[in-house]
Amino acid sequence: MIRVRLPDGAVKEVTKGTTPMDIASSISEGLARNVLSASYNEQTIEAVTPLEEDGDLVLYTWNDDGGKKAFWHSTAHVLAQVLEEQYPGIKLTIGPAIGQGFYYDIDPSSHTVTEKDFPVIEKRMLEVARELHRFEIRKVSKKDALAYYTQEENPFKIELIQNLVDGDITFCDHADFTDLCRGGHLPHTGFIKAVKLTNIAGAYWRGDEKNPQLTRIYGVSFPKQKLLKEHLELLEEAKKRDHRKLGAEMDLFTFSKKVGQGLPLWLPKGAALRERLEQFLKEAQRKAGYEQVVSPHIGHKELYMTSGHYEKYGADSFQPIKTPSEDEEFLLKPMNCPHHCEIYSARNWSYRDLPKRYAEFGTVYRYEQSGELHGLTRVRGFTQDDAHIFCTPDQLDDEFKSVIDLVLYVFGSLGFDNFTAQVSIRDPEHPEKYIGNVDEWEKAELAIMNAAKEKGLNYVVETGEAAFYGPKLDFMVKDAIGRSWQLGTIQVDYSLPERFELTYKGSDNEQHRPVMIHRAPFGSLERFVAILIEHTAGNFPLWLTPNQVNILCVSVKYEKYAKKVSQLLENNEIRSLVDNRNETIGKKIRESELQKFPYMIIVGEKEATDSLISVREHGGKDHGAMPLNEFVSMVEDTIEQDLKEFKP
RNA sequence: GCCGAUGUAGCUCAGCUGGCUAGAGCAGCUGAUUUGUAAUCAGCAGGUCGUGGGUUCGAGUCCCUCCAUCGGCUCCA
Repeated sequence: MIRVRLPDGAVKEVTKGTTPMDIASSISEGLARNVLSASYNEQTIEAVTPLEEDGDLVLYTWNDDGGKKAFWHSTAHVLAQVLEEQYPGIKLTIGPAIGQGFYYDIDPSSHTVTEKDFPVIEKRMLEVARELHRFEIRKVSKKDALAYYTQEENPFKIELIQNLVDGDITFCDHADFTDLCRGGHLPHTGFIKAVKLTNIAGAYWRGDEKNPQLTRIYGVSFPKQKLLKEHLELLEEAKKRDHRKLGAEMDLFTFSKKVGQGLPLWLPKGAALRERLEQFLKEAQRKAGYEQVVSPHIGHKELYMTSGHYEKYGADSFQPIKTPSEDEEFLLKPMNCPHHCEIYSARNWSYRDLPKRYAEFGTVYRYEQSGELHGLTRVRGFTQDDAHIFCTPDQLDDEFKSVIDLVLYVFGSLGFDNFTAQVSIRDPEHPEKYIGNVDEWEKAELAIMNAAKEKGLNYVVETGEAAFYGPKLDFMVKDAIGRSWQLGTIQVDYSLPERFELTYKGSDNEQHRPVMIHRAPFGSLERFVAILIEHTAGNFPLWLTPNQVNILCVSVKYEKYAKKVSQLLENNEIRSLVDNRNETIGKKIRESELQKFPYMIIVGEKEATDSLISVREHGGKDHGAMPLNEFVSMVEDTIEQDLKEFKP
C-alpha cells in the first residue's frame, strides 16, 4: 500500500500501481471523465501512470494550467504525426505547450509549409483525434534512443538525447507515431475536439541565430468547439484594441516611409497627450526631489567609448556622423546616461550634496533590426522619461525604494494593475556579456531583490536579462493579445561611475565613488502610450484624454451658445470642441462615440433658453439637462478620483 | 537580419483562370436640408494598382529585385 495525499489534505491509502485516473474515479465519475493529466511529487505525469510510492497528487482538468498544458502538448504530438504523414522527409525537433496553445518546430527539408495548407492539416488532425489513440510512455535506453534517431537521420533529436541522462529517457507513442518526450499527455487523442493552426514562422534551432532556421507551426486546441469559437472572438476583440489601428483612427500618431521606418510622427492630439503625460510625471518628480536637465541629441564618439556602449553596440548602431573638416565623429545618442554622467562631473560634490537626481525626457535613437519594429512599442527613435540618481552606497536602498514608489504611483494613476515585476540578473555562464566586477554585480542584485521584497512586490527572477552594465527591476505589462512588454525599469549601476571617474568627497575627507541608478517609470513615452491605448481601448482617463468634451449643436443656430459653453468650460480647465457642422445630431453623436469623447454636450433650443446643457457620456449614458457648474464638478470629481497627488 | 504572408483612392474592401476607359461604401468638396441622443439627400472630385525590371499582342492579375507592413524567430543599452 502507498499513501497518496491530495491538494485538500485528504490522504488515500491505495495499492501500489494505482493510477491517478483510478483515484479520480474513486472521487467521482465526473472528475474521472475530466482528468487530463496529473502531477506527482511536483513531477508531471500521465493520468494513467501507475503510482509506485507515497506522494502528493494533483489531478489536472481543463480548468488547470497543467491540464491545458497536457492538452496542448498532446495536440502538438498529433500535429507532428500529421506533418510527417503529409510532408515525408521532414525532421521533427520539439513541440511544447505554450501560454496559449502549442507549437511544433520542424526542419521542413525540401517542403514549404504555408498557411494555405492549414485547413488540410487541421482536418487530418481531427480525424486522428477521433480515432481515440492512447498516448503510451515507455522508457528507452540512451543507446536505443540514439539508434532510433540515427536510423531516422534526425540530428536534432540526437543532439537532444546526447544531453539527457541514460535512464531518464522516454518515448511517447500514439497510433503509429513515436516521439522523444518527457511526458504529460492526455489519456487519448479523443479529447481534442477543436484545432486551429494560428500561424507559421521561422525559428532558430535552440533559439540561436547561428543555428539552422526551422519552421515553427503554432496552433491552439480545445475540448469543445464552442471554446475555440470564443477564443477566436476574443482575439477579434483584442485586434480592435491594437494601438496601431486606434492610433490612426484617433489621429494620435502616424508613420511615413519617407521619414523612415520606426520613426513615429506625433499628430497634434497625440502630442497633446504626450505633453500631458510629461507634465504629470514632471510634477511627481519635482515633489520627489528630481532636477530637470537638458542634453543634446548627439555626443562625441569618445563619450561612448568611455561608457562602453561603443564597444558593445557600435557596430550594430546608427553609424557615426562625421564633421566636414576635422576628423571628428559623433553618434546619435542611444541613451542619456553618459551625458548625465558628464553633467554630474561638471563640478565637485560633497556627500552632503547627494543624492543628485537628474531627469530628462531624452529622445534617443537606436538601430533596431528591421524585422523587430512594431508600431509604437519598438521604434528607432523614442523618448525616455529618463533620470539618473547619483548617490552614496548608503543611500542606495532608500533611493531604490523611492523609485519603486514613484513607478507604482505612475502605474496606479493610469490603471495598470496587471503588471509583473521582473528582477533581471546576469547570466553567470556568459560573463563576457557584462562589464564591471562580480562583487558589485552581486551587491547590486541583492540590493534590488531586497528593495522589491520590502516593497511587497511579487517578482520573478530572469537570468541573463540584465543590462550589460547592471541588473534591473523591470515592470512588464501585456498588450491586447497578451505579448509582454517592458515599461518601467530601475537599474543599479556601479560601472559607469567608475568609467567616468565620478567622485564625491566623503565625511572622511576622502574621494569616493557614487552609485548610479538609471530609472524610467514609463520606459519610453512611445511604448507607454501604445500599451495605454491597448489597455483602455482608447478610452483614456479623463485627465489625460486629448479632448474631454464634444459640444454638439442641434443646428447651426445654436453655435453661439455652444461657443459660450466651450469658453466657460475652458475657464474651468476642461478641454472641449464645438461641432457646428451642418449635420444631423444623430451623426454628430455617432462620430463623437467613434472618436471616444468621454462626454458629449448637446445644445439646442431648450438648453439655450434655460441656460442648461444636456450631457451624454461615452457609451450612451444620458445624464439629462443640468446647469454647467454641475457638469464642471462632475468632471472635477472624476479627475480627482483617477489622479491622486504623489506623496513621496 | 532570418522565415512566412500581405501591399488596389485618405480609410475599409471588390476586381473570376491575363483581355473594353480599374469599381463600391465611408471620409473630402459643392448644393439642398436646419435637424433632439450612433449614419439626411443629391451631385462632383479622388487611383502611375507599393517600387523598378521582365514574360506577353496585351499585366492590377504571371516571374524577379527592392521598399513597406503583418505574424513569429533572433535582438532589445
